[in-house]
Amino acid sequence: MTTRNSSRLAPMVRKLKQHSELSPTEADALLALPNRLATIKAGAFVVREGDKAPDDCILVLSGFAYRSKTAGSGARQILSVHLRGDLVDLQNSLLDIADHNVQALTSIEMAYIQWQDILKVTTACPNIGYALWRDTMIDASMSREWLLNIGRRNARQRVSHLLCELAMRQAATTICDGTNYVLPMTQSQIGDATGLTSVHVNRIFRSMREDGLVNADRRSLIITDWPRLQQAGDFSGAYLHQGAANSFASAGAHGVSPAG
Amino acid sequence: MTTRNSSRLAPMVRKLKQHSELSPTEADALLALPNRLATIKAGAFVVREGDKAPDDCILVLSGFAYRSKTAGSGARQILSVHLRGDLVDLQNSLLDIADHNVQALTSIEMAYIQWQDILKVTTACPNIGYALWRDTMIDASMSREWLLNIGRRNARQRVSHLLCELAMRQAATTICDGTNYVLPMTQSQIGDATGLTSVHVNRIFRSMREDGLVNADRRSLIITDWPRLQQAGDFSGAYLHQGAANSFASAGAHGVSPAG
DNA sequence: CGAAAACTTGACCCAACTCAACGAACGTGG
DNA sequence: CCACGTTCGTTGAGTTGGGTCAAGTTTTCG
Repeated sequence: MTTRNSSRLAPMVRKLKQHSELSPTEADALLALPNRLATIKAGAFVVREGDKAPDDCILVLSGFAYRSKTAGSGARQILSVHLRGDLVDLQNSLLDIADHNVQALTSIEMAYIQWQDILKVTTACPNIGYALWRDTMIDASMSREWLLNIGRRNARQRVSHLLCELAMRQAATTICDGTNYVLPMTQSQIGDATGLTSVHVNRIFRSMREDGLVNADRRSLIITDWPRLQQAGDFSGAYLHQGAANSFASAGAHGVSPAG
Repeated sequence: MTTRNSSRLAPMVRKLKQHSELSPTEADALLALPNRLATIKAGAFVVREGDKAPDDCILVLSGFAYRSKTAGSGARQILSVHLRGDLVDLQNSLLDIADHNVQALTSIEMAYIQWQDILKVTTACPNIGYALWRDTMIDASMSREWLLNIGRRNARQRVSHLLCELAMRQAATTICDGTNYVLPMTQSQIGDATGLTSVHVNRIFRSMREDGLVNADRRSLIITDWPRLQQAGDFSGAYLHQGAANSFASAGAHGVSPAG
């Protein structure tokens, strides 16, 4: 009766369980949601700002996606980066008009779930609704941290902070040791995410390399000194609300690798 | 049986109705929520970052509140400003630990509603839950716009944008013509909200005054040229998702006062 | 293998910051 | 209701972090 083990929606349930309790029945109800698979090429739009809100909601199964907005001047701001298990446009679904873009950062696989079906499940199991609502709130918490990052930290701190966040989030989703992880962003995209120019991001990377913090091999990043990177980025993972599922949300500023 | 007309929670229902349909029964269920009143002095903390999440959720009845976070350096970033009708810490309630501060900007009156009671109502009426969830999403939409504002706009645009947002939001809640409205923020707070220093905010204000955009009388602001202010702030109110309740969410960039 | 995209580095510039001093408004207690 | 300390606003002078422009090199990918 359940599609529990075979469902491709498993990454979503896994992510929700990081912050919310779900009974086996509830988990099964989620895993059984009808959905269709789609593959999207790197750079392609998934949702475009100004579109009428889509009537399905989109889950990242593999690869990386990001949200962005564009200013009148044409400058782009990257708002968040999403990976396996993230529901990438709950944000847009419940509202009338999409207020931001969603784009593929790498080539990605996504599952489309009809919004109607989600409503059905949450009406039947309010607890699932709370888990999804909580997911929206964590999303908002991350925006707030980004606001602090861009508004009140200098360039080196901003870049370090972004790297820490991506390391910690990847450590929570994939089996990886957290010190050597995938960094699918170009320097220009890192600039757009941190409110800097690509030229300046490049200089920051050089200086961080010289200081032995990271070793940015193309497309993947080796964190050579996690405690110092964390310090350099004024980073504490509390805002990710990863809860007990991941051992280092509470580990504070020292001595742990993102894998705990 | 209903407390419909007398309930002090009316501003909340009014705000939810800006973006969500609520049946009379649903509205009454909200208005009938048990709550207690509290008055908080200007500057005092309502919720402090790091606190265990409060078990009630807080509604602004009068005055202004704001959210903030502090960087390791001690620098403060204001994340949002809240007025009459805003649920100011839904964000914190569903999570384990408060990830940001909530403070009174002016002296404020607040209603405290037990989180338990909210859950009861939303379990009984899923539609109310969706309205509150949507409220959280609009909150997130506003964070995203602030991210764009701070990350990709210059000082004059940032300040103008903030003024436009506050004007439009006040026009939607209070009976005011939208061109002469209350601005309870000091220049230093405006700086904290826009990622600037108070000194620079002061210079921007002077130049905007000279250009005839605004007339910042102490504690209240007269917008002398709304269309040009909107243009100067690269502002479009779509991200506020005020919907049909307010005539100018869709009015675009020209020729309307914030009151429509 | 060739074109396009991404990275790298140097030289120069400017928007916003820092430091500092002073006047104006506010609020609080006597 | 006035005195006085404190916060807020204002302005100038000098500095700087990060931006701009430009030219190369390296990588990627079709």
